Amino acid sequence: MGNWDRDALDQEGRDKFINYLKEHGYSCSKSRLKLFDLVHSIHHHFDSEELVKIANENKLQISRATIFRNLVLLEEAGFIKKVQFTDRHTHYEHIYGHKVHDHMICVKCGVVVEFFKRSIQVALEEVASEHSFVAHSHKLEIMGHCKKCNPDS
Amino acid sequence: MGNWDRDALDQEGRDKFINYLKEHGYSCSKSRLKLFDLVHSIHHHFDSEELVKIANENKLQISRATIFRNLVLLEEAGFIKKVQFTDRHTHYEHIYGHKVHDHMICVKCGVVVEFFKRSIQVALEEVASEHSFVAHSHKLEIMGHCKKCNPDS
DNA sequence: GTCTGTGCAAATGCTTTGCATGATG
DNA sequence: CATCATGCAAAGCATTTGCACAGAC
Repeated sequence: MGNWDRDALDQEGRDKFINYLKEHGYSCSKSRLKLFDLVHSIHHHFDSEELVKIANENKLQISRATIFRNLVLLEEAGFIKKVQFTDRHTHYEHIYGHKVHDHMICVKCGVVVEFFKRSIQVALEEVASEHSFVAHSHKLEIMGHCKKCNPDS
Repeated sequence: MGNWDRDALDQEGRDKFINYLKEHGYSCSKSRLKLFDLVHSIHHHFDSEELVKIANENKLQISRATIFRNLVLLEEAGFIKKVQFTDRHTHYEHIYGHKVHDHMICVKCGVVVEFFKRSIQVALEEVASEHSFVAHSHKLEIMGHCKKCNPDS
C-alpha cells in the first residue's frame, strides 16, 4: 500500500472537501489535504494505524494526533464513516463515490462482504417513521459463517 | 439500582448458566453466580462501569477484573450481547428471556428505542443466503433524530 | 500579524494480564 | 490437594489533550 495517487473521482471529492473546509471556517492546511488524499488512495476499509503506517512510510509528515483530529473532520464532512468490526479499534470506510451498503462478516475467517438490499433500506425507512424518527444513517452488520467456513457444508 | 433480586425467569436462566459452566468445565464460583444475578437484575442496557459501581455499593466482593473476565463468559454462553452506541465503551444487553430486537438511537438526546420488524429479519435471512452465508446474529442501529429532537418539527 | 493547525509527549479511560492467594470439586 | 478463579496492581492500547511552535489567510 505504499503507492497512492489521486484519480478523477477523488479530484471531484477533493474540491468538495475544500469547499466544506472554507464554508465551515476550517483552513485548507497541507496536512488535511494530504490526509484526504491518503484516505482516498485506500480502496478498502482502513483504520488509524494503517494511515499512520502509510504516512510514515511515505514520509508524508502527518503525525498520529493530526490523523485522529482530521479523521473526525472527514467524518463530520461526510466523506468517511466509522464501521465497527470484530476487534476493539475503529475502522473507517469511504462514503464519497460509494453506494450505500452494509456488511456481512464471517466470524471465522474475518472476510467482509459488502451488500445492498433494497428491501432492507425500505424496511428501515418504514420502521423509523413508525417510531417518529428521522433516520440519517444506520449501521448493519450480519455475523455468521461464509460458504468456505460453514461448519455444515 | 441498589436493589436487586432474582425473579422466576432469572432462576430458569440461572440453571442454564450453571449447566453451561459444568458442561464447559468452568467452575461454579460464587463470583460468577453473583455476576449472573447482578447482570440480570438490571432491566436495561448496562456497561462494565455500572456493574462495578453496583457491585461496590452492595459489597458484593467482585473485582473489576473478575467482572470483565466473566462478562466474556456470559457473552460466550449467550446470555448477553455487546452493543455499541455512540460513546467509546462497550454496552451490553440481555439475550436470555428477551426477544430479538434492534435499536434506534437519537443522535441528539441519546434516547435508545428498541424495535422489532419482521420484514427486516426476513430480508436479512434472504440476503445472507444470497451470499451463501449462514447468519448467526446481526447488529443493526438506526441513527437519527427522535420526534422531540427533530429539527424540522 | 492574528488566528488556526500541528507535533510532541504526556494523560486518559477502558480493558487485559501476571502473579500470588484463595476457592472449588 | 490439584486445578481453576480471583484480587490487586501494573501494563496495554487506541485515542485525546495541553502547550509551544509553525503555517494559513
